[in-house]
Amino acid sequence: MVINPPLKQSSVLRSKYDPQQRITVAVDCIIFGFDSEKLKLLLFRRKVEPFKGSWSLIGALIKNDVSLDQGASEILYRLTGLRDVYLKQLKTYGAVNRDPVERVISVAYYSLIRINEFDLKAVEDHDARWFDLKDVPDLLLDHGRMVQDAIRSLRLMARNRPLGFELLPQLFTLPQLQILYESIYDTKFDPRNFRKKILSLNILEKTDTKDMSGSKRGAFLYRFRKNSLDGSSMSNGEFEKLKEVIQF
Amino acid sequence: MVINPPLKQSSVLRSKYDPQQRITVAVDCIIFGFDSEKLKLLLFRRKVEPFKGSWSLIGALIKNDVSLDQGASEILYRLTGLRDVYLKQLKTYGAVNRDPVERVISVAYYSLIRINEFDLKAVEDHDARWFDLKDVPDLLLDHGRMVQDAIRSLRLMARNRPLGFELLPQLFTLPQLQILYESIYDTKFDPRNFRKKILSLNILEKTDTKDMSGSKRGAFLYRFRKNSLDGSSMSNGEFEKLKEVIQF
DNA sequence: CCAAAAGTGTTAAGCATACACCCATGC
DNA sequence: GCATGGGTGTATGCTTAACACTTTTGG
Repeated sequence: MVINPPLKQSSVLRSKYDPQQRITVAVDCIIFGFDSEKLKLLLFRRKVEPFKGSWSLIGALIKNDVSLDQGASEILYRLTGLRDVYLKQLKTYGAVNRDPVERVISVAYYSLIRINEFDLKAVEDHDARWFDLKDVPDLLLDHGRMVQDAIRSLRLMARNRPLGFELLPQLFTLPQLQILYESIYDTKFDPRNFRKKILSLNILEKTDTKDMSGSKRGAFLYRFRKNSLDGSSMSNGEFEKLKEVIQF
Repeated sequence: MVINPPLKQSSVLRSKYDPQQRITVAVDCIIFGFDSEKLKLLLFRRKVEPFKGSWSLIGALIKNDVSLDQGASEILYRLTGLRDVYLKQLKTYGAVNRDPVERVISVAYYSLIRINEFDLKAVEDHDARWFDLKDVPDLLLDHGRMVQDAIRSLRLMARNRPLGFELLPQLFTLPQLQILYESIYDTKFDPRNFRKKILSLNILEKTDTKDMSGSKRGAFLYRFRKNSLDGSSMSNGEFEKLKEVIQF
C-alpha cells in the first residue's frame, strides 16, 4: 500500500492516487543467445536521432493495462515468434535523468534463447546483431550498465541452477555444455573435472546417438532429465547438492 | 531506449513519450532489524479502509523528480532518522491488478537496520511493530510475497557477503554474530565450526574488551575490519574465498 | 597415417562436518 | 559451589583441483 507525505497511512485512503505523479515506465530486454559456440548478446542499432547509430537494447513502454512480465514477453514474441522464452526480471533503473527525452523508469529483463531456433529475418528487420560478450560496444543511456548487471546475475544464477535448459537444444553434447559454461564464466574448465561434476548431479540422460557435426569421432548427445529440478524425484541430500550446482 | 508498437526504433524519436501511458509508481520497503537476539521485520497497521487493520509494509509514491533509490532512502529517513541505511532493491511488482485502487507498479527495497539504534517513537507514531520472522501475519496486497522474496534474497546475499556490517553494532560478540546467522537461515550452527569459519575469513578484528551483558563470563567484542571487502587489501586467493563467505 | 576432437582415472589438498569438555564469572 | 553461557581441537569424509594419455574417424 502506498503512502506519501505526510507519512501517514491516512493519505492512502484517497480513491485515486495523485495523477500528477504518474511516470513513464518502460521494459528493456537483455537478450542472451547461445549458438553452441559462444554466448552472445543481441543488440539493436538506432536509426534516428537522438543517439542515431548507437547500439541499444530493445524495449517498449508499458501500457497501463499490461503487466511488466507481459510487456517483456511481448517484446520477445514480436522479435522471435517464441512464446515460452525464459525471462527473468533483472533490476529497475530509476535515476531521474537516465533518459534525456523524459523521465522514464525502466524495468530490465534478461532472456535466454537458442540462437539457432529462431529466424534471423526478425533480427535483420530491426537492424540487430549478435555480439560476443567480449565485443559489446558502448550502448546508449544506461544500457551498458544493464548488460553488466545481467551478466553478473547470469553467472550467479548459473551456479544455482543449470541454465542449459534454456540455452541449449533439447539434445546436446557435453563439449557443448562445457563451452556454454566457459562462455558464461569467461574461463576454461578441465574436461575431466567438468564431466565428473556434471554427471554426478544426475540431471542428464545419455542418449545412444552421436552428434557428428563437431568432430570426426562424434560426441554423444545428452538431454536434461525432466523433473530433475523439482525435487520430487530426489532425496533431500541430492536436492541440497543441486542448490550448489556448477560451482567450478 | 524505449520502443513501442510498431516495434520500430523510429517511434522512439518523439520528443515526449505518450503521456497516456504513464503509470503510478511506488516504493515499498521491507525493513529487517536485528536486536542481538532475533531477526525481525517492521510492519505497519492500516488505520483506514480499505484494508483497515491489515498489516502492511511501508511505502510511498514516487514523484517524477525523485529517483527510486532516493525515494526509498527518504522513507527510511523519515521513519528512522538514519541517513545511511543499507538499502537493496529487491524486485519490481507490476501485475495490473495488484492494487485495487488503481494500477500501481511497486519497486520493493529491503533494508537492514540495528533495532537498538533508532528510537521507537517513530515506530509507534506509525502504529508499527517488529515481528519475528516466524510470526509475520498476513499482509495486504502482494506484500506477503514481497517479504518472502526479501527473505530469500537476504539468505542468498548472506552467503556472498557478511551482512553483519549492517545489522550488528560496531562492536559485537561472536555469539551475537552466530545468532544473527542462525536467525537468517532459521537453523543452528555448531559454535566451533562457526567460529573457525568466520575467523578464517580474516574480516574480523578482536578487541580486548568484553561484553558482559550476555553472560557472567563475558564475551570478547569484535569489529569488522574496514576494507576487508574491497579486495584491495587482499590477495586474489583470499578474495575468491570471500565470495563464498558463510556457506554453512 | 595423421589431425582433431572425445573421452577417461588417480592423487593430493583443502574444506566441511561431527563431536565433548573446560573456563570464567555472578549469584 | 553451581548455573550460565563462552570458548576450544581433532579426526573423518567429501569435494575440488591438478594432471596426460588413448580412442575414433574423416580426410
